Parts: sequence; C-alpha cells; structure tokens
Amino acid sequence: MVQAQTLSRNQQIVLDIIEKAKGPLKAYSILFNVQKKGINAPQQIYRALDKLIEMGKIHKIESKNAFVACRNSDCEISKATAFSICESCEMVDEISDAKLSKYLSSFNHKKGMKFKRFNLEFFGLCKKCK
Amino acid sequence: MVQAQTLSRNQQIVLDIIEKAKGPLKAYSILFNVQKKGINAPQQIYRALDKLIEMGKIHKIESKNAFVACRNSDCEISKATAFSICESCEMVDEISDAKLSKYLSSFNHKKGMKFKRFNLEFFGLCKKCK
DNA sequence: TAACGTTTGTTATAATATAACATATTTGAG
DNA sequence: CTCAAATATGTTATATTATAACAAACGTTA
Ligand SMILES: [Zn+2]
Ligand SMILES: [Zn+2]
Ligand SMILES: [Zn+2]
Ligand SMILES: [Zn+2]
Repeated sequence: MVQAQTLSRNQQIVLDIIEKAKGPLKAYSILFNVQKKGINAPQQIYRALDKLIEMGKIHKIESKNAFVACRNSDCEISKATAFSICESCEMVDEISDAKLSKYLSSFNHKKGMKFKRFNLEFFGLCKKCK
Repeated sequence: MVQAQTLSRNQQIVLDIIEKAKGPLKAYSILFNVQKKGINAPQQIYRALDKLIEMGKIHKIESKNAFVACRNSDCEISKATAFSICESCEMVDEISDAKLSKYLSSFNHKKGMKFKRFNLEFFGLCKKCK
C-alpha cells in the first residue's frame, strides 16, 4: 500500500526541489542540489523519486529522463498522464483535459488488450519559442 | 533531407536485427548481436538507430529505452506513434488506429501550443498474460 | 518489547548514451 | 570526369542514467 500523506525526510527534500523548479529536473541535477542537505548518493534520489511517482506527486517525462511535479490534483495517481513539451526551451506542461483523458482511458485496443495506464507526450514549440 | 530508400551498410544490419526480433531490442543487445559483422562500438549502433528513427523505419519505446521496427506503412515518419505495452511479458505492439491518430493529431492545447508530434504509450496485460 | 515494514546510508557497478577526431565513401554540381 | 560537400564509418574515451547489494536506523503496532 502506498503512503497517503506523510513523506519521509528524503522524499520531502526531493519533492521540494522538484516543485520549486521551473522545468523538469534530472536525477543527478537533483542530487547535486541536495548534497548540502546530506544526501550523497544516487540511490537516495532514485528511491525518493520512485516513491513520489507511486504516490502521484511527480511524473517522469520519459523522453527526457526528467521529473516534474504533478500540477493536477485530480490526476489519477499517474495512471493517465499527458504532457506538452517544447522542443526548443524544454518547457513541460502537464495537460489536464478531461475529454482527452476520458477518450484515452476508454480506448480499447483491437487485439484484446485492456489498458491500465497510459502516458502521452506531445512535442512542438511553445508560445514563447514559436 | 532524409534518405528515401537506400540504407547504408550499418543501417541495414541494424534494421535487419530489429525487424527479425519478436520484441523491442536495446541498443547494447543489438551491439552484441552484430559484433560478428564487424560493428564494435556503441556509436555505430546509436548512429544507425538515429537515422532509422528519422526515416520512420523504427521507433523508440521511451519507457523501455528500446527499439522496434515500424509495422505501420502509413505511419507518418514517426510524427504520430502509439504503442501498447505488456507490463508482464514486455510485448510491444504498434497501434495503428486512424481515429486515434486523427484525434490526437488535431488536439490543440489550451495554452496555445501547436503540436508537431506525439508519442503515446499504453500499458496493461496482453491477452497471453491476462 | 519484539517483530515487521519502511527508510536511510554507503559502496560498487551496470546500463544507456554522447563527444571528439580521423578516415572513408557516396553524391552531385560544374 | 573531377573536385567539393555531405554522409557514413571506425575508434577511443567519457558522460549520463540507473540499479545491486548489504548494513543500520527508524517507526509502527501487536
Ligand atoms: Zn499529474
Ligand atoms: Zn519553448
Ligand atoms: Zn510506425
Ligand atoms: Zn504479456
């Protein structure tokens, strides 16, 4: 079972950094940023990241191997994620669109596979970079 | 401009391996499989992979850091990809669904971003593993 | 308190990917 | 054809991302 609310020390430290960041953060960049707080090893970062993902507090942007805070309170614990990603400035924005989410959650593959989860990444140029 | 048809030697070798495979292949597993053909270094694999992706001959499964052959002749040069992925047996199947593709290709983000490309990964259990 | 699950700390290593540079091959404009 | 440009190759080294394995501490709660 996944913790409901309380975060452990390291989990809180990692989450704080990710939430404060303006864009996606990479694991080792998080590591370098928390060495002053006594976290020294990648394992400590990756363990915190894993738990935070399970809890739906953060998401991994697979195409970038980077992590963002969930800005979407009704995001169903990372079961249905969608992002828009700027190919120029690296900006990532979590898409919260009920229709899209419903459409994809009820999508059924012809070959009889029932999906439990999806992740969708859109790429383009953001307003600034256009 | 991207090559239309002809593949270079290394590109052909790498593509052959990926097309023959039953599931997604990782870069280093490709490397180990082609060392008898005189390819010795990761660079040679990654360069071939990059070109094959540009050409739309293969796709990268981002959540697995692995590569599959495109089975979808009308797949618009990797601009609109969707996959179903079994969480148990690792099977990957490229989804070719005109409606889904159209729906996502015409999806417009509220925040004014126009998308050039998307990648969608569905996760679940395939028929065998269910 | 005793037992259990979870978190932490730590060292080492595995797996994935790119940099940089030299050479070779292919292609196409003139 | 010929030379220049673009593309592809070979090679060594290194950067980046992620996990294994083990020991110790902490926080339940029965
Ligand atoms: Zn979310
Ligand atoms: Zn941008
Ligand atoms: Zn395809
Ligand atoms: Zn399966």
